[in-house]
Amino acid sequence: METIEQVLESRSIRVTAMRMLIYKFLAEKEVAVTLSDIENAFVKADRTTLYRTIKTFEEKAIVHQIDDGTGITKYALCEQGCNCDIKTDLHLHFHCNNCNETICLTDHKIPQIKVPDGFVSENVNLVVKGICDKCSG
Amino acid sequence: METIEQVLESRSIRVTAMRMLIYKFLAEKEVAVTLSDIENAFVKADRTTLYRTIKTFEEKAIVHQIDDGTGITKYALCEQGCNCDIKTDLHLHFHCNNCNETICLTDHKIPQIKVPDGFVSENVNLVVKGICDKCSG
DNA sequence: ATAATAATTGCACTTCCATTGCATTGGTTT
DNA sequence: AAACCAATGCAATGGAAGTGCAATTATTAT
Repeated sequence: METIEQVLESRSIRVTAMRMLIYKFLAEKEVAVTLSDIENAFVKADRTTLYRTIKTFEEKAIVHQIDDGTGITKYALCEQGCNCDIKTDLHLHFHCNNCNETICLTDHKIPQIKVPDGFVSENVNLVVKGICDKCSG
Repeated sequence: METIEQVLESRSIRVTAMRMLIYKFLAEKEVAVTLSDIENAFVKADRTTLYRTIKTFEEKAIVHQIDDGTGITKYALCEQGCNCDIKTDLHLHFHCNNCNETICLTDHKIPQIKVPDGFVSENVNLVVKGICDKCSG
């Protein structure tokens, strides 16, 4: 089991208290979070710091951005083996219309999508919307 | 061939000059447009009017909203037989990373996506990103 | 250890898009 | 023509994303 420090260092991200806390927060969440969510969890920290921390994590492929159609960008920790930095990596996310939460379905692969002649597919954003397991129960 | 008036009336949308112009603009565009695009095309009209017209069209299922991941909402006329009002209707859009345009690929159906037990799929948002036919040529 | 250097954080501000309240105009109906 | 309701225009707000700069903190070199 890797420690948070090791994760950060392995991606050449300097270890700071703030970054460790944010990483921990993301790791404990099982759903994707917005910047506001993080803001509310760390009221003492400045919004900009949180914003830039997430951006750093994103650049270093520790976190990936999710566009679930709500208009607000969400973020989630990349799973072990997630190649968010590679453009051809396929994400599948589920957005619950009831509780408004977005979940990474990492073990559900996206089928190959055919595009017309002349079009080159580089990336696919697939969001399934509906009712999640907690809300449908 | 239906006239614009007929289209609007059949959806119980009152026919006004503004609405006809906006409908015509959308019909002539082969790509999805942003509110700003419409704004630039109708400099004399107020932004709010354009915004509300689009919202009206959306409610009446004449136009559908597209979230292509650029962060800016885009709109496009629904095709003949498009059931945007029905939640189970599946959209497929292509966003060009080069020219930044978004195209509806209405004749490309989305394959059935499996979701885990307990999850109920109501809708799927699928955006393929890459290079469009014009830019790849 | 201390100075020099570089990265991180916090504050203030800006920009952009989406949205709403309210007054005014314009079209329908009786 | 009067009354009514919808559509339009103006002004303003809210929220999220992003940037510049100063202050702080950590790292490196002397």
